[in-house]
Amino acid sequence: MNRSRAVKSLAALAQDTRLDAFRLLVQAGPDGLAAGELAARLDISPPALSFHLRGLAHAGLVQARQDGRFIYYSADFDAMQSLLGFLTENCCSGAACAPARATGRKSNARRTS
Amino acid sequence: MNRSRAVKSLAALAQDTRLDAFRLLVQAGPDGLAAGELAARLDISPPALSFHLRGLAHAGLVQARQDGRFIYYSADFDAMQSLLGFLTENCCSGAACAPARATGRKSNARRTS
DNA sequence: CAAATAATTAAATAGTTGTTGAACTATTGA
DNA sequence: TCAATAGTTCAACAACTATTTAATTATTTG
Repeated sequence: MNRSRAVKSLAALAQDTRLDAFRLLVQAGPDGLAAGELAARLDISPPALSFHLRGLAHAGLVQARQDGRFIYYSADFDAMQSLLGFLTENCCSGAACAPARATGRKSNARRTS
Repeated sequence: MNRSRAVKSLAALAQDTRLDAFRLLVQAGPDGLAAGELAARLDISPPALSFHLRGLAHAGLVQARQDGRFIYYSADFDAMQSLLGFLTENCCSGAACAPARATGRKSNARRTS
C-alpha cells in the first residue's frame, strides 16, 4: 500500500453510505451480498448504490461477481488489511501507537471461512 | 469512536496534502511543527495550509498550540488510535482481519516519549 | 420472442471541496 | 509607534461529489 492508494481507499470509506455498505459487506463475509439486498438494507435507490459501489470497487475495497441476473459484492479483506497496515506504520508512529489487537469478542464478526 | 466521527476522520485524511501534513506531524512527535515549517516542507501557500489544518483540527486529528507568534500543530495520537480501533473492529471482521502489529523496524518512526 | 427482474449508465443539478490572491489580526522588536 | 513576521480569514471560482429520474443492458422465465 502506497500513499496514493491509501488516499483513494480513505476517500472511498469517508462517506456515510459507502462506509455503511462496506461494513455490511464485511459482516456478510466472503460470499458478499447482492446489490439489491444491499440497496434494501441501506434504504437507497439502485442508481445511488451503483454510484457508491463503483467508488468502493475503484478503490479496490470490494469485488463484484455476477451470478445469473444478480451481482454479488464482497469486501476485499486483504485490501482493508493493507490500508490498516499503512495507517499504522505511517500515521501512528508504528508500534508505539498501534491499538491493542481486537479480541473478536466485542464486535462478534463471523469467521470468514 | 463512532461511525459519524470515523467518517469525519477518514475524510480529513483522504486528501494528499492533509495526509502528508498529518504524516509529517506524526514524525515530528508530540512537540509538533510550526505552521510555517509545515507549509515550507509541504511546499504550499499559507492559506492552503490553514485550510487543510482546519480540516484536520476539526476532525480532532491535530491540535494547535500558540507560542509567541508561532502556532505549533501536533498529531493527536489517541484520536488516530481510536480510528484504527474502529476500522479494525467494524471494517475488518475484528481479530480475523487485523494486520500483524508493526514491529517499528520498517518505518523507523521515532518513539514518542 | 415478449415480459419481468436486476442492475448499470446517462443527464441534469445542487452542494461541497480545494486553490488563489487580497485583506486582516496578532506578536515581536527596533 | 512603526515595520516586519507568522498566520488566519475572506471572496471568487474551478473542479469534484452525491442525488434524482429516465433510459439502457443483461438475464431469466413464460
